[in-house]
Amino acid sequence: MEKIDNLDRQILEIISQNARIPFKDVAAECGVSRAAIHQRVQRLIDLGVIVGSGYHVNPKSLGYRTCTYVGIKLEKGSMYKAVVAELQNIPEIVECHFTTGPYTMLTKVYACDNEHLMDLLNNRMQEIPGVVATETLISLEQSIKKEIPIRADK
Amino acid sequence: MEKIDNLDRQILEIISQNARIPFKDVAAECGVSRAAIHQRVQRLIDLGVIVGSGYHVNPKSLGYRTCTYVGIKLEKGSMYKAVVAELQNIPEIVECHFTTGPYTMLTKVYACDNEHLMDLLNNRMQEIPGVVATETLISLEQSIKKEIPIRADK
DNA sequence: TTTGAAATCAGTAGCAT
DNA sequence: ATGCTACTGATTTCAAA
Repeated sequence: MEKIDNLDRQILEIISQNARIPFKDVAAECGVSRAAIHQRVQRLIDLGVIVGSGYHVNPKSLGYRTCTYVGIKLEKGSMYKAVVAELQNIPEIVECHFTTGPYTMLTKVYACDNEHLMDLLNNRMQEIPGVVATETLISLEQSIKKEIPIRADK
Repeated sequence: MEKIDNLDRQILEIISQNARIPFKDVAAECGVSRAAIHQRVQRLIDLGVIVGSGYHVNPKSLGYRTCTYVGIKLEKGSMYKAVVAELQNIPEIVECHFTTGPYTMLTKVYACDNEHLMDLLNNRMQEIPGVVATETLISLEQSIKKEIPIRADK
């Protein structure tokens, strides 16, 4: 997109895996000065390539023992925006996509247990006007969880 | 799980959204000293509540214009581990879950364009022994992308 | 893009609650 | 057991080249 070179990619590769690494270490690994890293990172933020940072929290530690994907079918696709507005109010929904395929939309939902999940499905999601059906895909085991790959060439 | 109190939650709430915020600011917001934050964060790391950190990169900036979920049906559920091992080698696959519902497993895949996606599906994923069918749910728009909610009580 | 100085911040230890 | 103060060294920021 906007002239991202190999140094940028190398920096992204490192800091996307560890947000707290001192920039001088990044600099050493990349073979440039510390200031170069600062300037590049700032530029990547300004360009919108970097959209934030955060510590990763283990869901189980917070009592979220159930991770599920919920496919939602809508009466009409055009109701999508209104439904999303409602879904925004449910904190347990961490992702929502408008999708091709068997569902109108696909959401990712964390719940504490089956009872909590049941409550979210029956009393929250299925109550939203326009939602005609939901299908629940419970994740019994998450086997892969990576960051997006930083491509070597562009 | 292991005695996470409200101060812990307040800290997690802040640093899960911003890994680079100075701990002195976290301390100010929580109304405790910096050292307390250090101790708490270190403890949360030791307990496995915090599992890492990272900068968030905008997929589009790296040329990934297509985000998809791919449901995979296996000949036998018991082949799951072997299939996961193969999927590990495909960098574009960033998530993989063993699921209840219509598929044996659900994966999240980033691709540059439809041609790239086609290649991943036909030449990589469907070639894996045990995979009998795939169904592709292309995300036309991602409307919600949050961190996991930090529960107020627990 | 680099360097170096000034300002800010992190991490530690010992004390107090 | 947890938080606080104070200290030391590391890191970030910002100048000029």
